[in-house]
Amino acid sequence: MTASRTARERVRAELIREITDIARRQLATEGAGGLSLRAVAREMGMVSSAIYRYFPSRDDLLTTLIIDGYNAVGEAVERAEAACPRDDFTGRWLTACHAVRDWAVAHPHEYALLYGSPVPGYHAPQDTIAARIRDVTVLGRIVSDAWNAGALRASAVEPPAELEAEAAGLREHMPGVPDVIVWQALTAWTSLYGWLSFEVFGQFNGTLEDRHTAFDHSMRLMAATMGLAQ
Amino acid sequence: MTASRTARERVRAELIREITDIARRQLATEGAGGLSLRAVAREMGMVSSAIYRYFPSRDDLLTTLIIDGYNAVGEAVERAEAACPRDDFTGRWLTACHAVRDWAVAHPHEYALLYGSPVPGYHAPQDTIAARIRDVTVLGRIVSDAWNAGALRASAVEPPAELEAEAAGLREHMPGVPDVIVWQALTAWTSLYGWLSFEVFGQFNGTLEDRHTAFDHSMRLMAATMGLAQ
DNA sequence: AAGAAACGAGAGCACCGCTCTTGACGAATG
DNA sequence: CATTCGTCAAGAGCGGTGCTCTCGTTTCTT
Repeated sequence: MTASRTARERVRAELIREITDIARRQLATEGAGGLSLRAVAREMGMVSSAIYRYFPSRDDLLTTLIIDGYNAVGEAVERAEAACPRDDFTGRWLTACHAVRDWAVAHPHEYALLYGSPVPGYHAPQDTIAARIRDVTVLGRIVSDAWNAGALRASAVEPPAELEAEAAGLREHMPGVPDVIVWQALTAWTSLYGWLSFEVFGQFNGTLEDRHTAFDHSMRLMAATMGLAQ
Repeated sequence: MTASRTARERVRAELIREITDIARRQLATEGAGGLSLRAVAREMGMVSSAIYRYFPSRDDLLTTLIIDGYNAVGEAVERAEAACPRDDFTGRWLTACHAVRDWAVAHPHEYALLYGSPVPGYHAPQDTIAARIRDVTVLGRIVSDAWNAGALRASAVEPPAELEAEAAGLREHMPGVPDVIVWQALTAWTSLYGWLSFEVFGQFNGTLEDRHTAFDHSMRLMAATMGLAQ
């Protein structure tokens, strides 16, 4: 219809962008708890109540930042993995893991917002879960491709029968893969984010120095757990 | 010296205990961010400033809760693991994992305080790291015992040479174990807490129902990764 | 041009952590 | 026994927060 929006709509979109930019910078320096609408307003030369014209509450601003964060990490892992030779499954897995880690280490507070303790009083709306699956989609396709190419070995540890119904939802991300592999992949997935949470949240402080190398080795071990030949 | 403290000291200790109890209950219901000194004081029928006679700041109260939390989870895993036959290493590993999970699921907010995003503005003092190692000590001893009994198999994935110096600090918890096993154990450790973080922080919501069974299977897979015969 | 919608500013509410002062109380000391 | 001294609860207050409401202005729509 109207390709050029009205002037008011343009300045409104611009202001929303500026608010989120400032909020993201505050989030990066202060953390989620230090994100204050009044501080954003102060930095914009506005009065605090004016912010509520654009974001009805602090939670809505947080939701926007969360969605942006999921998209950022998803895009990072998508781009990194796309540059790999398609038949080098271990390489694709390791590249994807390192892409997630690089992003997490570079944006610790945003990582905490996405994968850390839920912000008190905040409950994630449905919008966030749609953006959240970009990285797991990439990881799932690696598993799926590897299985279809015959590059995956099933572990000797068989999943119990009770889990048969449970695997269905997870298999959406890795079509055509048997249950055994689904659980191996899920375990690798949790291990990846377990490492990142430990590293980003400081649990390795004082005990582990060369985290890049150790992470690489750990993810190679998880590739083996997943069933990828070494 | 004086076995029976003065009356003043006794009532002071009692008040400190009451404050931490109320704070822990608030933590359990509201989360770390919802923990308020004023609310604790209100519940005690005190004025807020009086609390500062016993805890110089909100952070000091948090520190007490964190140390208590580490001790609680450490004691839970110690007790559960001690009841296992000493030569059933897979059983000891699984029991310890389930003990950590049971505690985490029962105390999600305390788990978040210990292993989730760091509380904004709070920096953990040295006191907390001493209490933190109780669970990893138990897990390390399982690995150590299993290795010394010849029950651990080294993975085909060799750690790179750069990690040689790094293994020293980690080996303190599992004496006599070669580097390959140290890294396998570290990977299993991160996988355990990665799962718990996903579960407690709600990342499994909607996709995984029978988490107990799935967790059990995942930790069996990690036992294999660690080198334990299935 | 007139009405409707959106907007910025300001005051205000209830809450927070934290500080400072004041007056009451109890215990050790002279 | 009387006094000094440390501990205590209470209150007022500071600067901060998210959020609401009102008011006068600006901008878009009809």
